[in-house]
Amino acid sequence: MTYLCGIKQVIMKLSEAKAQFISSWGAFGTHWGINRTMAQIHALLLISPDPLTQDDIMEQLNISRGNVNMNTRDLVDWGLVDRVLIPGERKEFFSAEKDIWKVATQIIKERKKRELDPMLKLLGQLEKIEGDKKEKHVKQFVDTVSGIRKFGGQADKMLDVMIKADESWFLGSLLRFFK
Amino acid sequence: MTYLCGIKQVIMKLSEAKAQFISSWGAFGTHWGINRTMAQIHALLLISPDPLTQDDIMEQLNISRGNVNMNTRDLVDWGLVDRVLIPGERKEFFSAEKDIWKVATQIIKERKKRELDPMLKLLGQLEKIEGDKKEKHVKQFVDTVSGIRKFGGQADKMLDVMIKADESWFLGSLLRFFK
DNA sequence: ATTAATTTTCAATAAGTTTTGAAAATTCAA
DNA sequence: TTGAATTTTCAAAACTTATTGAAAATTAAT
Repeated sequence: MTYLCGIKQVIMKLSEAKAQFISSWGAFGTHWGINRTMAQIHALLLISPDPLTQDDIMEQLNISRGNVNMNTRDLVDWGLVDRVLIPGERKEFFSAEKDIWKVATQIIKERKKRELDPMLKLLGQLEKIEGDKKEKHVKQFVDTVSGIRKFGGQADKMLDVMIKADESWFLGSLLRFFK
Repeated sequence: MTYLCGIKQVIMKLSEAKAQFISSWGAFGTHWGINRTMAQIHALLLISPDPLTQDDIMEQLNISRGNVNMNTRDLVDWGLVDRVLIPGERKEFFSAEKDIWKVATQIIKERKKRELDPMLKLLGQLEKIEGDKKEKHVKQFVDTVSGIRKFGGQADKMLDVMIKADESWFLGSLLRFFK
């Protein structure tokens, strides 16, 4: 048994590992507000050396055309995937950014824009509430809101630095900072 | 009209601001894999100067007893809320940790334990896949997985430093680091 | 022990989200 | 142009997750 598994075992192992990776990445995504399929398509594209078509994705993940279409669009909107045109091919192809630092930066940038910035704006408004700051309900409200806003503001600054910095600068600083 | 709004306006403004904060915090939570109600209860407790009972929460958020019970339990499990006993009172009360740095640290600690650590463990296994590293599918798979693992490993280290550091140390360093 | 107050559980249901697939729209080669 | 290939849309269906509420369990005062 064991000595018969040369090439075949290698193939098996890769496809099992792929399946495992795609499935876990999908599950992981759901904990971060990303839908399972979008994360799975992203995972598939991340490990594919060449760009894939809608049909490739449909076939490999066993999902419908509409689903692929909708989720690839979202991935493109997030800046994680590019549509690529291959000369002589009619179909369009999809290719994921493979540099993990760029992927992380892009995700941070988008989530900051979509979630953190609006939240900070709202907190800034809520903090300006009128009322007697000695009254404990008012005081606790203002203290909580301003505490969150200050914390968020720090995070915001930190993320800006990270986004603006180029990869090697950031990696270098990070490593230096944390020894 | 306008000059009649002394005390009343203050109260209105606080209750509107509260409602706004609770609702936005709930919506924000859903983008981070936390359910809306759990985030809303957390928000309510964060701005309440005194501990609240199940009935207080039911009434203020208009949700059922079972729902309050289940979500307060989760908040306690996450270490974000404490059950407190008030002498002479039969009911149990809930109180949220108000220090935002501690809240953030606690959330990071839990998510790291529940999500990042298991993911890094899996990636470590997948990276050990057998196969010809010259074959492009194998190569891309290994490169991607190890790229993610390395990135995750950095994040993991960074978070450990953050978690272990006491608040003032961390705040100090962060402020110094980012000017 | 009994009883009333309170908390917990969990099956049923409601609400929300994702997926499908077929029809409509678009694209492009001939 | 025409029409075949391809992509996009979107209403309906499937699936997933959250919520209710009433019954069961627990707690503590008498």
